[in-house]
Amino acid sequence: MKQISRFSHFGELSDKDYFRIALSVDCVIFGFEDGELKVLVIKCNIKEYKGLWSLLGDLVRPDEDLDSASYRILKERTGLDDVYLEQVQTFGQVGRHPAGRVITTAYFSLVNIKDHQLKLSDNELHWHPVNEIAEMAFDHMEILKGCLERLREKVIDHPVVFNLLPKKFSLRELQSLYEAILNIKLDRRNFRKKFFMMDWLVDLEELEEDVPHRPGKLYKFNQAKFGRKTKKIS
Amino acid sequence: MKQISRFSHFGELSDKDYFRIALSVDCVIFGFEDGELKVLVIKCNIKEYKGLWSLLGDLVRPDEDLDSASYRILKERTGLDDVYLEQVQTFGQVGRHPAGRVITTAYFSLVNIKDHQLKLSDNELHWHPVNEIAEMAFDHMEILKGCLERLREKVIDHPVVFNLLPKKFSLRELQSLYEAILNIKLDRRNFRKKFFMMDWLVDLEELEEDVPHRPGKLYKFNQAKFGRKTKKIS
DNA sequence: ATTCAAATGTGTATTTTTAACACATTATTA
DNA sequence: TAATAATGTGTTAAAAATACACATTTGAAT
Repeated sequence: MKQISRFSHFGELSDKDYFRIALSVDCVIFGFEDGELKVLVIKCNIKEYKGLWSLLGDLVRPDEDLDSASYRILKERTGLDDVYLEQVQTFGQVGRHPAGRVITTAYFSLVNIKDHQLKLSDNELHWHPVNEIAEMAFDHMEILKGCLERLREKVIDHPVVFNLLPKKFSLRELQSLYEAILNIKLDRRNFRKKFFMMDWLVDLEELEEDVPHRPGKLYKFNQAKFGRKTKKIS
Repeated sequence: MKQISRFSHFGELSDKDYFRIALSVDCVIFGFEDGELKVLVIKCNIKEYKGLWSLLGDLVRPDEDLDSASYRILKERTGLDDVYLEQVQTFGQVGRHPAGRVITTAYFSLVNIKDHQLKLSDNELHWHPVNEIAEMAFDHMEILKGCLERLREKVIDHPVVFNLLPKKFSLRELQSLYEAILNIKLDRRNFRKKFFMMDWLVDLEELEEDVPHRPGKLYKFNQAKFGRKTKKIS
């Protein structure tokens, strides 16, 4: 690797030291199930945090973009390659990783849990209700909180929650999802009115099935009104 | 540095390769002068981008937090150590730096230009109107745009613009600042009403001096209403 | 078959927020 | 002294958000 001439403040440190920093990405993969917002976590296998949950992450390869690294992790872990992904924040506290200086860039992504039972055979991997996690390995609790906060801001005026739902869904499911994310109760009539106004939904003229009560109408996301919000892995 | 056991997907790459990534921070330092939003830039000295403006940045030291690195750059360049600083985004495209794999975390900060003529003797360093920059070195144009966008979102409901103004300012200066940031015209009466409502201002019972027209009242930011928004360098 | 329970579907009134808009006053400058 | 230019001030209209109740439909239980 060539010398980096742009930086003139090397001071007493040798060039080499500047490359003794590793970079990782961590994915906060959100899902929605049983009326709860969940996050995909894995049992931590390093001794300092044995048994605690951690996020899914990996080191960034030297020839790999940050975004590509997150897509790779998602693909490896969920089998999905058409997901919503957004960079949130980079965590670089000196002591954050016991193995050395590892700086991590956090992403959150939104997937439909039902789309991939497959890779979940790995029994160290599981969907955990976001509200029921109190402790995690590393600084992953802070990362999770940062991503959850970002998600909350995002859903208020961007049509991203549809990534968490199946293709067809009822208004009840949609409202319940918003309530789970924002952790508040919403007025059903105002909620419906608002969504019809915004024209984010397409009425499928179908009804729910197998529900233990009067079935509601099914809708899909009005994708045509927006450009594609998810990107394919390159 | 110990082996990093958390990451199991090293594949065909040796551990050493994972540390051939350098990390930098770049600061988008905003100021406000002559009714314009400006950014502190420096002439680029590497051959690929000779003569173009670039942001102020430096490599992160192995024993240095990301935030500390930005504070250090700010302190070195402006002499200020009590500034607003916010992390925005990390840019990690493989080819973004001609010297090798350098990933950079972008911060924006808000300073009062008048507070430091000092270090500006360096004539390669200068305040450039944000609206008049069309091209920059590296991917710095993209970084600038990202930070400007974040700033615009931020000022809408957070009291951060005061960091760009002197201690005492008139409502006209304040409005002109918002107009410069958001690139829109605002209604003077509604603007005043809104600020008095929000109780963000303290009337200093003083008048402007040396203005070529009827002097306006001076105000200061109602700091007591909020916690300190800036942090001291540690 | 009838009843009960539970969720769907629908509209209006109120409050709050935002936006539009004009004129008298004060200080400087010519 | 007159002209200029910016300050200072309230009201009205429109839009958005909130609060709120009842009839209907289906499945489940008796």
